[in-house]
Amino acid sequence: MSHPRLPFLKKVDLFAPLPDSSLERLADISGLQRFSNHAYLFREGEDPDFIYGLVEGGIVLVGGVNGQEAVIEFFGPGESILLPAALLGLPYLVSARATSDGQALLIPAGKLRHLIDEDVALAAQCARVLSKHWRVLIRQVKEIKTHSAAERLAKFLLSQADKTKGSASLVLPGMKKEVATRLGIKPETLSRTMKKLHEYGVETDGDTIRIASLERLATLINPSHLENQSDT
Amino acid sequence: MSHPRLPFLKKVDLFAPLPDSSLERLADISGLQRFSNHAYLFREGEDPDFIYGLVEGGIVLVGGVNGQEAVIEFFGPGESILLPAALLGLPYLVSARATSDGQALLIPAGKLRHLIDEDVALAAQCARVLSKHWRVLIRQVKEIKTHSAAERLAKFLLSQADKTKGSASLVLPGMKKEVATRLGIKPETLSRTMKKLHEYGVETDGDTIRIASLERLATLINPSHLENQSDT
DNA sequence: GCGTCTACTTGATACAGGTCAAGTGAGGGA
DNA sequence: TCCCTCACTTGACCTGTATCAAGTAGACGC
Repeated sequence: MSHPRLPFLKKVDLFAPLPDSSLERLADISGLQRFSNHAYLFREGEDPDFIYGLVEGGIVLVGGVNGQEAVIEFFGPGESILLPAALLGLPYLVSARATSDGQALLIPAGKLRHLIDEDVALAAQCARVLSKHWRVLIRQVKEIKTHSAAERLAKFLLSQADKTKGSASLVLPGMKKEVATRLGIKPETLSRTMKKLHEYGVETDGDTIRIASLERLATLINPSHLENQSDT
Repeated sequence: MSHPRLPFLKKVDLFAPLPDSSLERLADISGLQRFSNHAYLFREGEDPDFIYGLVEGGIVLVGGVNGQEAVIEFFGPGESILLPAALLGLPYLVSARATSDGQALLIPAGKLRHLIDEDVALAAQCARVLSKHWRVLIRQVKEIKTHSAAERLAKFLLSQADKTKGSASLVLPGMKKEVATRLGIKPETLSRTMKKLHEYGVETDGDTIRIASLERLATLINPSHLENQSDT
C-alpha cells in the first residue's frame, strides 16, 4: 500500500514525474510542515537543512539585510526552492517568507545530496527544475537591465495573468511593497507607476488588478511587434 | 587507449569529475570548436543545438535586442553554458559572444537530453553546476536591487581579483562597455564611477585595474562589518 | 604617413526614480 | 469604542544615472 505523503509529493513539480521507486524513498525521508502568513521559513546565511516543496500557499525569496531587503521572486504551489544550496551544501543566499498560510514538504538536504548520486530519475529531474529556475532569473536580469519601471510592471502584470488575450483580473502574489522590490523599485514608485498604467486600462482595487485589454497593456512594452511571453 | 578529446573534457567543470564510462560516451558525441574574438557563438531565440563547455578563452552572455543589449554574465575556461535551454529544449534566452579567441567543446543538445536520463553521474553533476549558476544570478539580482552603481562596481572588482587581501591587479573580462551593462549602467556612468573609486585606491590603465588595498575598497560596500565574498 | 573606426572619456543637461514627510484607511487589540 | 499599527498613497523635492554632444586616443587599413 502507498505512503501517506505520496499525494503531497505528487503536487510538487520536482517530484511529480518520478517513478514510484523514487517517490517511495523520498516519502520515507520527507516531512510535511504547515506555515502561516508572514512567517520566515529560513533565513539568509543559515546552513541548508532542507529543501522545500511548496504544496499549498505562496512564499517569497528575499535577499539583503534588514531595511534593504529585496524580493527576488514569488513562488507558488508546485514549486520547490533551495535545491541549489542543498545540493552544494552552501549557506542560503536568501531568506524565504510566507505570503499566505500554506504547507510545504521538507526533504533533508543531506539525504537528498546523497540520493541524487544514486537515483537517475531524481537527478535528471533536479537538473530540469534548476534549468527552469535559471531561465526565470535570466529573464528578470534582462528586464531590469533593459526596461523601465513601467515596462517591468506591465510585463509582470501580464505574466501574472492566466490568459494572454482580452481582459483579465488577477490578485498580486504578495504585498505591494514586496511587488515593488521584486521589480527593483520603491513602494512609492510602484504606486505612481500603477497610476500611469491607468491609461493602458489597468485598474487597481487593493491587491486585485483588473486589466481591460492584455493586448493594449502589451503595447506599452513593445509599441509595435510581438514578444515571446509563453515559454518557461 | 583513451579518446583524443578526453583531455579537453577534463578541463570543463561539468565533465571533469565524471567517471571514465561517462566521459567516453561524451567524448564520442562531442566536438571541439575554435572561435575568435567578438564572434557570436549563438543568438537569442535560436533553438538549442549544442551545449558549450569552455576550454579556453572567454565569452559573455548578452540579452536583449540590438542597441538595448545587456551583458548578463562573463564566463571563462572550465565553465559551461546553455545547459538549461538544452535540457528543456527551449529557445535560448540570450546570445553568446566571444571576448577573446578560444575553443569550446560542443555536445549535441538532443543527445545530452537523452544521456541525462541514463547516466546518474552526469545528471547529478548537471544539477550541481546548474546550482552554482543559480547562485551567481541570485547574487547579481540582489546587488542590482539593493546596491548603488559604485557599490556594484566595487564588488565586481573585488570578485575579479584573485586574492582577498592587500593589493591586486586585474584585467577586465571584457570591454568596458560590456562591464558597464553587466553592472546595469551605461558606459559613461562606468567611466565616472571608476573615477570615484580613485579615492578608494583604484587606478585604471586601459583594461587593467590596480587596487591598492582590497580591504579599503571593501569598506565602500560595507562601511563597517564583514561580508561573505567567498562561497560559490 | 594619413584618414577612419571604435572605445573610451568628459562635460552639460534632463529626467526617472528615490527620499522625506504627511496623510488616509483598514484591521486588530484592549 | 478608541487607539495603534501598518500598508499604501500623495505631494514636494532631490539625486543618481541617463542622455546628448564633443573631444581624445589607440588600432587598423591604405
